[in-house]
Amino acid sequence: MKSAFDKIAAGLEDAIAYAKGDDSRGRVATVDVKAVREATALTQAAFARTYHFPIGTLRDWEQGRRNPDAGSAMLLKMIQVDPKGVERIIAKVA
Amino acid sequence: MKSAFDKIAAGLEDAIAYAKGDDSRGRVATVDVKAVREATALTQAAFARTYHFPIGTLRDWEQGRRNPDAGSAMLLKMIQVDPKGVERIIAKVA
DNA sequence: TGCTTATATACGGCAATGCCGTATAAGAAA
DNA sequence: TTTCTTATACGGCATTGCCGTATATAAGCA
Repeated sequence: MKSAFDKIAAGLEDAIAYAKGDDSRGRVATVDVKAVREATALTQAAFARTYHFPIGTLRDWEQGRRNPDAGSAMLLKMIQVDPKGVERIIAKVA
Repeated sequence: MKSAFDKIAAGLEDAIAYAKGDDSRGRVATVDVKAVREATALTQAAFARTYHFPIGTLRDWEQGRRNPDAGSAMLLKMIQVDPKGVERIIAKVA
């Protein structure tokens, strides 16, 4: 398991990676998907199941290979600020 | 303005159009975006602003030219079952 | 009846993503 | 060291995201 220090270090590295991201053109700010998920303390598989994201797509996002589109980005941000609230609404959907 | 009858007829046509949709292969069931929006009684522009969808993308979805990906589809379904609840969470995000 | 405004439909088009599958790494526990 | 579990890395093709703009459709008004 990682030490608290290692986790913080990893978090900083993620942040720096994002800061270095392109963004030089028309695209809007993206979302730190990994950070959102880790805040929920769920594994990728569990997070994917909980919020109905395809796991392969979630992987791409976390690894920075792809960026979520506006709709998915919005949902991710919603999970970030109110994970339980989102879960409650999803329960009504499913 | 459309009569109530015309609206229902249009709705049925939409539903039939969706029923005829491909779906013959691996893709999952899609969302009737137009129906979701009309249930909120918002114009495309207003709906896009409210839920932060790019208007061009919303158009594509309603016209059946494109299908929302899993994340956007989930958010749309959430709006369908609890538009105000979604708005409340988005308020915390923005 | 004709003009104007608001709203929605239709597409062209390219960069970029969605999503699947699988091979490889890394940490934890046995 | 072997085994599980979780996550990283990519190949790859069909499909979408998102922008822009031209056209159609009511409505409302002069």
